[in-house]
Amino acid sequence: MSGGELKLVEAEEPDDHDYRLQEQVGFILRKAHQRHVSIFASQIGDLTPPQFAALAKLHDVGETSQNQLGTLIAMDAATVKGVIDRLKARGLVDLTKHEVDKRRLLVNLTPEGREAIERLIPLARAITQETLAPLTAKEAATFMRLLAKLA
Amino acid sequence: MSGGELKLVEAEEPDDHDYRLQEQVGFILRKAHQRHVSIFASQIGDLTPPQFAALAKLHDVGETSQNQLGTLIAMDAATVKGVIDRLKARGLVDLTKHEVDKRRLLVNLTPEGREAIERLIPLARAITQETLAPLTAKEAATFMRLLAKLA
DNA sequence: TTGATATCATTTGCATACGAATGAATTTGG
DNA sequence: CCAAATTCATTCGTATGCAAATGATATCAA
Repeated sequence: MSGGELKLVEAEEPDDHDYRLQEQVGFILRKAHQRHVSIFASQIGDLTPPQFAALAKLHDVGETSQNQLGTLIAMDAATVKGVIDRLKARGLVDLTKHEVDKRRLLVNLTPEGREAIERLIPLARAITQETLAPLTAKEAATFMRLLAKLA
Repeated sequence: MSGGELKLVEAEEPDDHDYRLQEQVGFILRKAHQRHVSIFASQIGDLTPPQFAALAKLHDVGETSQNQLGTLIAMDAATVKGVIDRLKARGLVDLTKHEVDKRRLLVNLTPEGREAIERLIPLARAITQETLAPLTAKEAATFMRLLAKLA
């Protein structure tokens, strides 16, 4: 009887005690991202991951508008503007107005920007490898597949 | 012969063309994190994930120093200070000086902070579920195991 | 004990990141 | 054709996130 009551109390108890921050996907995702950024910085000190992403995508697709570039690298308009401004200040991209659609700002790699991204791509491969280093090759493949489903 | 030469050229060619930003772990990790933060904001609009993490950890361990709390929730000293300052401004935590070690700043939940975190924990569970929703239960378990190894 | 070290917190500077508001230019629908 | 809606870019405000420098306090070691 008293056992039954105890069970009932336990069942009704809001299991706040069971909430473990360290096991929540958001918390671990944030830490994994932090670790990656740290690895990135150790290999490529003078460019941030978003800056690298912008250069890599420009290298890939060529001239695009600032907003379109933002879409391609998953940055909103306000964020991409800051990134591009800083790349421009360093002479890695240049900006021209679109002749026909005067709203658009076209972004291009400069020769220096092209040289930089081509030089850095091998390092980026190493960064990817180091980030995935705690996993076996098979685990890494599984992880990438599942991560892609989440993103 | 010309076939052999061609093969040689291909083998030596730096495969920059093969670099796909969208397939790099860092890029997808950043996108997955963005998605999670967006889900979090849709469920808990008036608190950020770092603010929630601070409250949840305080609820878990009770009084701690600001730096210690930062360690527990993976934030450096400068970042945790900003988070705690904003929680204090909203009356969710209060700060007292450590009696013995005058360097330390002790952080505590206020009654309002305790009420808030206990009210939000069920929502946080829903956020975790929604974040993992693209995966089956088995996939989610695998993903969490591998993600933990990376973080 | 005291001088060197280490720890805790703060501050500054820089770089994402995003919501919201704004203005300019384009496209669409009636 | 023209008013309404949309798109592109910018700006502002707020919130992480981290490196580096600084000041105060505590601890360690000679």
